[in-house]
Amino acid sequence: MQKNNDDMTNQKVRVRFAPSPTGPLHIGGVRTALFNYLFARQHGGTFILRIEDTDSTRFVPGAEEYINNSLAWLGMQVDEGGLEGKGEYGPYKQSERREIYSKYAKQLVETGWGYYAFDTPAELDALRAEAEASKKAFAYDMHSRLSLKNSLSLSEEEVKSRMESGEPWVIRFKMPENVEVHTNDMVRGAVAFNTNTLDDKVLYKSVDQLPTYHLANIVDDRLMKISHVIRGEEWLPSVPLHVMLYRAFGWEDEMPQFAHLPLILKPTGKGKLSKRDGDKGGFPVFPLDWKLNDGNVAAGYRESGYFPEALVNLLALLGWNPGDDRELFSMDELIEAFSIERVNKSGARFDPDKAKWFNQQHLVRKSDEEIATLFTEELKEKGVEAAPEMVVKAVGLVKERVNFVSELWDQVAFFFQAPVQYDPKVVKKRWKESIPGFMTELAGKLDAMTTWQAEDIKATTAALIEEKELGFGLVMNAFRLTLVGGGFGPDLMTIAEMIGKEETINRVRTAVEVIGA
RNA sequence: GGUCCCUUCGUCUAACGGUUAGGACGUAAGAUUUUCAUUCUUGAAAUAGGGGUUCGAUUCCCCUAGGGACUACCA
Repeated sequence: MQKNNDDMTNQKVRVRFAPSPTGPLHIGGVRTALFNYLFARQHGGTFILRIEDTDSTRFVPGAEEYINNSLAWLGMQVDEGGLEGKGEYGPYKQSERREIYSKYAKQLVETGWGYYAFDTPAELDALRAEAEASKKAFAYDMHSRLSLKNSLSLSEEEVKSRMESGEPWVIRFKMPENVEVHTNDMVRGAVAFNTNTLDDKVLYKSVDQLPTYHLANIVDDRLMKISHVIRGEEWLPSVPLHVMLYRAFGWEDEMPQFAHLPLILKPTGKGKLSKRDGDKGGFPVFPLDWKLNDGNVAAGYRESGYFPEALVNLLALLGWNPGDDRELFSMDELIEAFSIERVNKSGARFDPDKAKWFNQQHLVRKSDEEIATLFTEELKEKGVEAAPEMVVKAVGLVKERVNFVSELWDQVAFFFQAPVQYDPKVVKKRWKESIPGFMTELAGKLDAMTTWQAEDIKATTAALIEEKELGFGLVMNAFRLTLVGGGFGPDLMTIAEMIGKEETINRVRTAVEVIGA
């Protein structure tokens, strides 16, 4: 009884993330990796990275490194596979497993589940075009295969001679007729297909001696003892083929469990998020920057200022929720809270605004020291010298008002350098007639102070305001303008205290000079 | 076109068949503040439509509509 539960708890969990190195991974792929990772960690299982490079024509240099770097940046440690290829079920790169696939592909032909086909791509294209012209769809399937060039329709001698002459061939799967395929998807429940609507997929091609995705996928999942296949919904239509393949090999009883994740959709418009959506929407779709051939760079989350934990957090909540109101999670908390049963079925539209909010939340939760360390690097780039304590304190005062570390400078620049200009709007609004004279006098009063605490500065300022019978708000805003250069920032008296007496007085006098009457 | 999947505020989502349908992002208003921001309070905002089943459907079933994925010698 409860076979499934036993499978879940007793069977060793081994999951794989199996991207194709055809370019940078996008966040849909990253989320698939994340869900696999969370599932593996939660069950004390193994997280495997397998590179599916069975299409020799689509190989992109650097893509594999990119995948590795992305996972590393996000904090997903690969247990088997990856660049080092560690693990006992290797190689973990499909292009290095040629002989294995060849053997299994031929086995399928021998057992009658597959056949050799000689139709050229050009011929098939022509058939498709022809069918389209008469508003039909061409399929290489149980209805058409006997009229095409393959080992089912051709004589044994002909097949032999074609192969011996070096003519390229492929092995196709011989999809059986009228078989009901039932699967029980972990996120979708029961899903059924009939093989009558399926075609004879190419499984292996002689030209590059490589399998196509379907064969490689089944063979490797079997050989690598994969327990659960967690992948995007775009693979759902392939499930019946895959099930039949397991059946053909006699592995169906130990077939992995499937879980098809909902797609991540474009923020606006229709369809699933694609690699080009980032440029239009002004948000990254890649974890890391990726250099394009034309010299441009596709923006990455890292370079755009996102924390890896923020990306992980927001991706986890796209298609999954903990069942309560919690939204902020660390990776460890996600591992604890995650469950595949709570993964949604419907696609989730990506929301760039909420992405920023996640980053802001994680930023606020970091210590002032940690943010200061990150910010100090930026200060160095700007050539700004600043006392470490000053940076920590300044950052602590403003961190709640930014989404990214990169936005910090605009909020704290005045702590480190005098205003280079005064916001005209604020000047117009706050720099009234009575101000220049008052400020000059205030500078004198401040100069005469023997202490320099915020409260003392405030007392001195307030006393003069009272004496001159001016408005507190009026003066404070003008005072702020002299120190900050604009109408923003944290408590003014704290700013004055932090930049010091001499600097404060200088800024007041400079402002009077520059802005004048 | 065919196959399959999906459908709760604009968006992400919650809700043993019984709730004034909740939260978050965004948005609007107000309060506070020496400014901006923060913060706080409040508001607007959803069960696609139609049939069933049921004492009672957001929830279960069917149909319709809409959306999506797939339909390569790509993954």
